[in-house]
Amino acid sequence: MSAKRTQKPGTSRPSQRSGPQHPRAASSSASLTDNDRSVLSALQAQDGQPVSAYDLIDSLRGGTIRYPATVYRALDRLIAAGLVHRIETSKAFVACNDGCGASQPLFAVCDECGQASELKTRSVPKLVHETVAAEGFEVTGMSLEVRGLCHQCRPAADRA
Amino acid sequence: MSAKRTQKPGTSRPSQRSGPQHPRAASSSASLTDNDRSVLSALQAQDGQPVSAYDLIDSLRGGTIRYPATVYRALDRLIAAGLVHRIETSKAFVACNDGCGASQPLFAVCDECGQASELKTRSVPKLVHETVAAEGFEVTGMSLEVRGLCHQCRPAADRA
DNA sequence: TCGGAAATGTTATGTTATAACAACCAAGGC
DNA sequence: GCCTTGGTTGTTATAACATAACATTTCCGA
Repeated sequence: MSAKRTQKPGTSRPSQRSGPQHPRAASSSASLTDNDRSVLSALQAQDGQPVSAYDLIDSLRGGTIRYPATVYRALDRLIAAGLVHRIETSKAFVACNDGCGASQPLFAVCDECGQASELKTRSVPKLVHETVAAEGFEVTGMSLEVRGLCHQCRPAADRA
Repeated sequence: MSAKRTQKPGTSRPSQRSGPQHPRAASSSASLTDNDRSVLSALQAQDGQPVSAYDLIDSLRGGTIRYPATVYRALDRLIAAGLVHRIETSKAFVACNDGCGASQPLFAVCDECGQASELKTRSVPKLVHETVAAEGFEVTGMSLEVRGLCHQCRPAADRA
């Protein structure tokens, strides 16, 4: 396997700092690596359908990503940059689909089609924040996910 | 390893069958099995500290639970009955601490001590429900989790 | 030019969860 | 009584998800 070494890791350079494109995410998104961009592209192509880390590896074979660690490292950075979210209840990942100005997303995940819709709401995270703050809890992050049937799948399910 | 088969599952009996257990009563806790009760007790003893399925197995060895499938089956029923919740962001389980007939729980999980506090709020799940309903989404369940520092751990973290 | 921080390649392993199937056991109908 | 039926369990095996560890490479600043 190490024969492939000729491919030279340096190909994936720490970025061509292309300027800030993500107001809310402190720093970071300027410094994406090639691997990061590969993973992000693959996720964006899925358009709201969460993809597992191992499916990402499969779909990126032939590129520079061949190991779990590689894709997980990229995902870690993308998540830190606010460009990707992890859907906990699906154990999978989606690209952020709004500018993610609402830094705490609320996802509606369809049990039928798997689609994860990122809802634009400021009031939900705000209320959550207030609720836990009242208990003396200091927030560093949230995972807000709803499972159910999306408006596409609901009619089909109702007929059944 | 099918030689072990001669040992017949019955030898390690469903435990000292503690009496007749209705197959399934209308609601929750009437239809718990011995395994369910073992798991529930172990979780309750942790008092808000989430426990992984495998830690449960470890702590219940010597009892009737020796395999992943056994504990996961018990957890499935307990969760369905609303007696246990899974903390997605911790990949672990806690006993419900609020009677929980009521609503969808909101958990505040401390990054420092791991404690998962189930907050009593009706307004948060209500707002979440309204928000997704406005998109035509039909809710079957929610996972609402906040990560951060609890009021116990916050002072310590501030000093550091 | 040196040295350190960061990204990667790679192997190995750890952790979480489920599939599959045989055996068991209560309950109900005959 | 004797089946059938359905749910629980025991048990093995494996799938799916995630990270540890370490050597190597690259970039960049002192």
